[in-house]
Amino acid sequence: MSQIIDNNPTNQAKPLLNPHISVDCVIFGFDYQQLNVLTIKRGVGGKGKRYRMALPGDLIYDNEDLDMAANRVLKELTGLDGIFLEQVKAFGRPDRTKTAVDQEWLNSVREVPEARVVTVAYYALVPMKQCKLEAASFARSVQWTPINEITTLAFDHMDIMQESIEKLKSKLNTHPVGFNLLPEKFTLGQLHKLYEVILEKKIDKRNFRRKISKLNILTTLKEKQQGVAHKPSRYVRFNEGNYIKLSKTGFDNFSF
Amino acid sequence: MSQIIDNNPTNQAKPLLNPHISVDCVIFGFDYQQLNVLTIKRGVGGKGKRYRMALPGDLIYDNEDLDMAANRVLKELTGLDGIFLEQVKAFGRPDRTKTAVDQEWLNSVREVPEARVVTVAYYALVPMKQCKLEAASFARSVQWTPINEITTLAFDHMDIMQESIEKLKSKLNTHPVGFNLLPEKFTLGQLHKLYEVILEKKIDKRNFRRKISKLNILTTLKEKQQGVAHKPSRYVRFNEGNYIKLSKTGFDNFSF
DNA sequence: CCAAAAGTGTTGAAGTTACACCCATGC
DNA sequence: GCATGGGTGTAACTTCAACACTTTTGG
Repeated sequence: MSQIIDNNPTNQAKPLLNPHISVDCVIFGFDYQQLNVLTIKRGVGGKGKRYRMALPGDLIYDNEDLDMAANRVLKELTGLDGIFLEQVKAFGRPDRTKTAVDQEWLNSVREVPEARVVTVAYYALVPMKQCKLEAASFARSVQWTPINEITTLAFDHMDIMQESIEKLKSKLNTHPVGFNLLPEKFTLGQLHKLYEVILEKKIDKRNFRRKISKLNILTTLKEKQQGVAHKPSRYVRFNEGNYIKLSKTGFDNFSF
Repeated sequence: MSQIIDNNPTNQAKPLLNPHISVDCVIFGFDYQQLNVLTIKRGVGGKGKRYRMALPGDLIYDNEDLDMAANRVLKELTGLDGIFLEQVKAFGRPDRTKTAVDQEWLNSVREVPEARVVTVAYYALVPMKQCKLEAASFARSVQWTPINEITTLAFDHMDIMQESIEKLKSKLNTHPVGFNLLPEKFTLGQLHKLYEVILEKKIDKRNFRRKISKLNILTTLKEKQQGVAHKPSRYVRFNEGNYIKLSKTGFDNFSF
């Protein structure tokens, strides 16, 4: 098709960054204790060595779908493919990148640092252990941070994180997506803890197990936990076949 | 790189259109029978007089928030302010405006018709009777169309409409927002019909009335229907105070 | 008198909540 | 042997779904 003349004037081979639209990713990870988010760090202020945290994100390429851009960011940082990823919404306050510190940072990163950028936020659920964190073009230092230790972030990233957390909560109450935060084998206790941490409330153990079991999306393995100072748990595995079947008929009144 | 220059306001007084980002509005109205959407019509193909329907929308101004832009579109078309309006999500397929017909249309409307545009979709709930439909800069002819008579729309507007309908359904199942589609005074029968139409299923009359009543957000008026060929209904009015109180504590397990 | 929607309770089924004890393991 | 989390059933309560008849009006 007639590719965008305006946007791709000279060099067909190399896709151009679109300086007006970015994606930002709220990448959630669970360490069996707390909910974490992948943050990037960047020094600002020359010698001052002050640091500022932000959500990972990047401008989109001009021939690139929004979902693809978010997946690209995710892949570059974690090395993972095929991850649970959902759009949250677009954030577009005209002044969202306009504080002095934010501008300073952008000056060192962007070709057109003063451009107005609308960002499209995504959240992702990744199995934390499987991530191979890597610096990327848009992020020198990457790290997991527990969500309740995050007090300030660059731009409007606090808003984005808050809304993503809300979205995750309501998603977890209607779809059993928690598995995406766990490794292939896990225990019901771990899943239970995950729900309590994300939903920020105690959930009765027996009721939790009953409700999850009834969904029929877990396969219990023979293998047991080893080296734990208590009765070892049987591992379970997520049963994708049943999950898919179930998502077609709906998860009914599944909520805690 | 015309974009960059485009964005640099040489003229501070007059806000500039941002040619890269638009908003599109799915404006729902209820005529007591069906769910309707505001559509705009535009001729394409010179003398051929073919028409093409689309959702109303516009490029955003460069100093304008996304929500403001959507409110502006809404106001220009319907004359209404303070309307229920929620973002659906951003749509950004690179080829979303690239079919021949769509390009032809854009040629007659946009200064940079070939630019890639990411659009942010909103849906709105308006009391249909109170709308004073007016042509706007971006829409010569405006009209209500029942949603099940809409088979094709320009660009990716069918996708946008579908997703908006889904969003409305799930919203209606968790928050009693249906009132926004009705005039100040209405009957429980009308509200009942509204739920059945939007959720596309029969709902038992007595159960419906019980559930709505229990929420305590309706005030029954003394006034009755007039000139109807059946037992006249008492009118009710939406009680905003109780609604606000209730939204703070949550609507619990409110769903049909 | 007929058609059409308004208005009104009860019952059985299903789902949700609350609760306490024994078990297997590491140290 | 003690601390730790694993694993299990039941009873009271709440919510939900299904169901039919009388009333008021216009024509």
